[in-house]
Amino acid sequence: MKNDSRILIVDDEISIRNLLRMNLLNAHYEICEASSGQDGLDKAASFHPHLIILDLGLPDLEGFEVLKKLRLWTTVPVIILTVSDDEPTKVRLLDAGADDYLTKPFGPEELLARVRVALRHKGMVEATPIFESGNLKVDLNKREVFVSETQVKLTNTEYEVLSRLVRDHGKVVSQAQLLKQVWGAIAKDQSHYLRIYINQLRKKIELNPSEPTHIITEPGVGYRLI
Amino acid sequence: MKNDSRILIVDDEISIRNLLRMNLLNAHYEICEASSGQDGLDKAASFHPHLIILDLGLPDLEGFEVLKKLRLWTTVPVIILTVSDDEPTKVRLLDAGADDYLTKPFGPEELLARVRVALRHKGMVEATPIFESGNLKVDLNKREVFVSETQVKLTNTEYEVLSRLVRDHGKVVSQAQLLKQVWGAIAKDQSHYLRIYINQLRKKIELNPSEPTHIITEPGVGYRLI
DNA sequence: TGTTTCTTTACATCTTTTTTACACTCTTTT
DNA sequence: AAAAGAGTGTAAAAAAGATGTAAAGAAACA
Repeated sequence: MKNDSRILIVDDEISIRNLLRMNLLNAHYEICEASSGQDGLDKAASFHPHLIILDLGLPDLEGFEVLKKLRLWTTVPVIILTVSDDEPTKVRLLDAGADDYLTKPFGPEELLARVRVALRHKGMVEATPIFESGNLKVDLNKREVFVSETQVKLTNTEYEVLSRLVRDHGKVVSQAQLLKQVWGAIAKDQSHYLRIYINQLRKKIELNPSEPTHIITEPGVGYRLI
Repeated sequence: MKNDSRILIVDDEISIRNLLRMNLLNAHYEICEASSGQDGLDKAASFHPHLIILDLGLPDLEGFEVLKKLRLWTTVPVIILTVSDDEPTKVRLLDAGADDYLTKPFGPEELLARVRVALRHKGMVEATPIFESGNLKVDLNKREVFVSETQVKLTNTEYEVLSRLVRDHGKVVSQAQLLKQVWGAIAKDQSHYLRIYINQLRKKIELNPSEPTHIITEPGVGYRLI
């Protein structure tokens, strides 16, 4: 049995990380770990987790700040871990976009159950990991792209851009979102990267790159995959 | 302020129902109550709630059974209330489709926060903020505008103006408000911008731009979307 | 070393926004 | 009732800005 959900653990205490890792690996999740807030933010961008488990007691950034920064560009489910059972804190975090809140000590079975609930929610919006429209097919699991049954080879960056569009197909994805997700927080105002890669993608997946039917630009906003 | 989410409370204890009702009504939710499991199932079908708060200690049916029967036909979020903090029970219920689990006694603020989280999840899958009136349809999530089923392409500024009107549809939005929201605080007295963009919008979304039926001018005040 | 990919640079092209100009419709004033 | 003025509608230009494209240099990889 394989479970292809990726989970990011953000916690500075090694003992807790060990406990979480053991339980989650045992349940066949793919794990990535970060030991500080900044590290968590970076890994969230590079690892593309389906769920984040975030401990509040971090050394550099407040867990609350990490959550706020995450919510600027992603809606990935976040489960908060904490020792404090303080109600105002809970409310603040839940309203800031957290999906669940667990007070230590917690039973591992309950954690796993709440992980399943969070992933179930995500499943509702994500549905199928295969996107198909016209002659274009993108398999996010296998990392494969086809145009009219013929496989197309994409570079890493090209694929990152495309997969970001696929994940929100139909909707406009803003330039800021794309840049942040693919090149990281540094490249906020370097939209020319984007133009170049959108251009290369179009050359590879559009029948007529100058009259795109899949990757539509929304001037002043971003791009949209249809 | 109005909050149009409907919440069904299923609980046999009147005191708890009173407490929940008070807090939820105060937060402007629409409430429906059931005092037994069977009653709850019936009301869930007739009332079409956006969220169900289900107490486990029911006289006729086990709360667990109610949840299982609900899940046969609906995915409406369910928050479980209980006195028992028993982990296996939690896991069983969460895996049976419950979305959250609160142990009594709980703070009212936390309950409300978890209600908001559950409704937020629901918002992800459906209930997208779509404005529809006559032949005009505006999807604020996808940033799409349709006139008689045909998609209309709007520039960024045009869309900003329209979405501002949509958000307060029915009401008059003053020129000052529109200018401030779209062009920023600088452009307070440059109402000609507005006239030009209202004009362009009408050309795009009105059947007869000179006799607008959607974007109505309120002379001396501002504009109104109907 | 050769190949691939990523980044940088440069410029052409297109769209959108702003500016400018004028016509229209009311209401108020004479 | 005609004239004036304020607010509004419309059409076109000029200006600004965003996007598309090609190609060369730098970095990574084998």
